[in-house]
Amino acid sequence: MKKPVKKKQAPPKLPEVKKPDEAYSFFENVYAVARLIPKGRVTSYGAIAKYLGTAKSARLVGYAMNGAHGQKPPVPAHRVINRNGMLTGRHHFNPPEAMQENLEKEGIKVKDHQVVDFEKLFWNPGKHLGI
DNA sequence: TAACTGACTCGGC
DNA sequence: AGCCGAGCCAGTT
Repeated sequence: MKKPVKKKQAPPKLPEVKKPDEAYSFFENVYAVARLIPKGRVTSYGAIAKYLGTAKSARLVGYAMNGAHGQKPPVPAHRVINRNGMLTGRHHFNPPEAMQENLEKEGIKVKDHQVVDFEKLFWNPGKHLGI
């Protein structure tokens, strides 16, 4: 049994200080890449992590999305899902169904919390950005 | 202060 | 074929 009451803490505040691109916060990079995802496309945590050069930091991408809510400009966290095409993070949305509805609104079909034709809709940041 | 957690992914057994 | 452990960064307790 987990924590019955999860207190909603304030989202992590990103440093306003502009650092060199290479020294940018991991979160900032995640948000930046997420915002580049074209409408009607989706990508995975691992893809973003890999693009940032830290393929093993997929968890952090997901964690970063945790603080993506309320970010400006908005971060399309609903377009970021796991490598199986499953909406694992839907429970963090408000309401949880918002994630699926947002995807469907963009023309992405979701069935059983899973993106249909995920491989076809998959957007590879590295490839798209010509890395 | 140190330790734990988390919207993941991969490799090994 | 399924289960288990390790690694990543930042924020919280």
